[in-house]
Amino acid sequence: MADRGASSSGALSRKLGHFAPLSVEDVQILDNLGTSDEHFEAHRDIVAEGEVPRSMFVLKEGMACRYRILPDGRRQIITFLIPGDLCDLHVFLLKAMDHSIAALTPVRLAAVSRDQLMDLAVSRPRVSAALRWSTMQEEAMLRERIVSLGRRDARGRLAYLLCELLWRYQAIDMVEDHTFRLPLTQLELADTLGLTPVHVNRVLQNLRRQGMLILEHRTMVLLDVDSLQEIAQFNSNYLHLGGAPEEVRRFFERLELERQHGRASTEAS
Amino acid sequence: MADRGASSSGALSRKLGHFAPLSVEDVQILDNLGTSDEHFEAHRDIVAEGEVPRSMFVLKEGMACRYRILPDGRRQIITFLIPGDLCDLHVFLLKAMDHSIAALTPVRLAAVSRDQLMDLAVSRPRVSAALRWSTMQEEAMLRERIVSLGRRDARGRLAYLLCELLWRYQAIDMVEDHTFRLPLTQLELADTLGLTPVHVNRVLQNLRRQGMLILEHRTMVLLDVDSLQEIAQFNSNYLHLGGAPEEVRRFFERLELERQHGRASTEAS
DNA sequence: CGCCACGTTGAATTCAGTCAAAGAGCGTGG
DNA sequence: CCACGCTCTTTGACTGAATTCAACGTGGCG
Repeated sequence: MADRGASSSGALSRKLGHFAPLSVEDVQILDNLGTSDEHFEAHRDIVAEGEVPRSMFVLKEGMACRYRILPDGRRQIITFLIPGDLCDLHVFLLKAMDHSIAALTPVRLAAVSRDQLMDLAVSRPRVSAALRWSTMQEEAMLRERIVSLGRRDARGRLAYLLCELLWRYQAIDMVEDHTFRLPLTQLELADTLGLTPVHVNRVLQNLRRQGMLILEHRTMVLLDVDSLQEIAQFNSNYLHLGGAPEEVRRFFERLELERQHGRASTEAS
Repeated sequence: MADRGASSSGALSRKLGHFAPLSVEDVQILDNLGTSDEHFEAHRDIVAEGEVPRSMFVLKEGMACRYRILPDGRRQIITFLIPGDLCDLHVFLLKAMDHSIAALTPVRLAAVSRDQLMDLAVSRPRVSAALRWSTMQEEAMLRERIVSLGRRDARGRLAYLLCELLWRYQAIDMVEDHTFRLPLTQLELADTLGLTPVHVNRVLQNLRRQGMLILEHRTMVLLDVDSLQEIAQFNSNYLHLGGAPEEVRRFFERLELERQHGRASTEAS
């Protein structure tokens, strides 16, 4: 865990670097974002449903999840948060959280105040644009989870989740040789996939026996990503990576112009 | 349809009015938002996956949905769009749509350009805040759909969807006597709920026989909302309605101050 | 060593899917 | 006005994927 943990530093800048060209300065600012440095043990709530959120934070190390518990006690995990993930850009608008966020492993995170964020929006247009991009990608992932739960069978759901995690960990340089840490119990996987732990186990066995993956000591090796993608009917459209089109370039130019105007008039006043 | 259609005018301002106190001027601007006035027949794509989105729009009349088709042909409907719904605040950042939007009934919508939106953000802080709120609520609905598909059985999913729709139509004054138009086929319901049309039919029969609803001629009457909410394990936390807390009030004050600064300096330049 | 949480496996059950056929509603055109 | 064709709804019988219940295995840790 320690070895992987080490490489999770700078995850946010690495992630955002895929969305927009960041300067050395941008990267530095992102890596030092956040005033405090908070720790949470595994299985502790970071934010609980019903609380009034105090601030936003960046996950620096470990794994967390958003989840909701139904009155009958069933739990659904909505998203995983991995290093570099933000929570939550709009949160300060909320009356009360409609879901909880919990640490799945020991977690280190940095709180980011609204002021910091607003400063960023003014002084670092590219960063701010990349952040919005990242938010959009998160939404796309939510939509894709809906597709998964609604229209994929158990194998497909698991395969899909693994492809997604591979992809996300790759974006923050935490994959080596198709291998990444997956510090989740089968119960937690089940609560994510809308299945029972027993059935998750069976599907996992099935994929193991077909030589698609190895999972031991919380380490996942994806041996046959192509087959997994096929089982998952994986389509990376929604990830919004790759070169930005013409319109996007114009967007950046425009943004920068606007910001310069804004700053000029602020300095003048 | 015509009678209901008539009452869908001004849906956006009615919806946003729940999030922030709007002036008469605000309402007027919202109701006249959008340059063009486009029509789509039922079952036509409004935006197709892979397209580069040109502009954002407001749904004025009718019903639409976001959906995705898997390679094997299965369809999952992700959200319904009803009058007053926007699509999509960030869309102009996208490289390409990762899902499609289709008209489910004949649809009337107004395109809104980015410039219009930016003007709004500058000149109408309350409107702009309400819009962000509304976006957050949409996200909350996505999360809740994940919970539904992951952890509710067929009855629960249907009951939940009906409660949600009742609630959304109420917010735009399109419910009378627990009755609203539900212009969906059972196939479309099935593609939303992650079920087969046959099973949707059975569940519908079941709820009918228990006297919980009447559905005929595309008109839904919810006779026993309490029971439905119980079946659905409905929790209206996520809807973010009701009075805003202290922090939110401060947020508005701050916003207005910022905007005044902004405008003053712009005028000066 | 023994606890405890997690993983694994089997057998019985159940919820939802599949296949198939018939009925109802609606618009069109003869 | 009725017949036809279409889509949508309804119902039944059968199948199958996933759950439930239950037991046993296993590995880490005080």
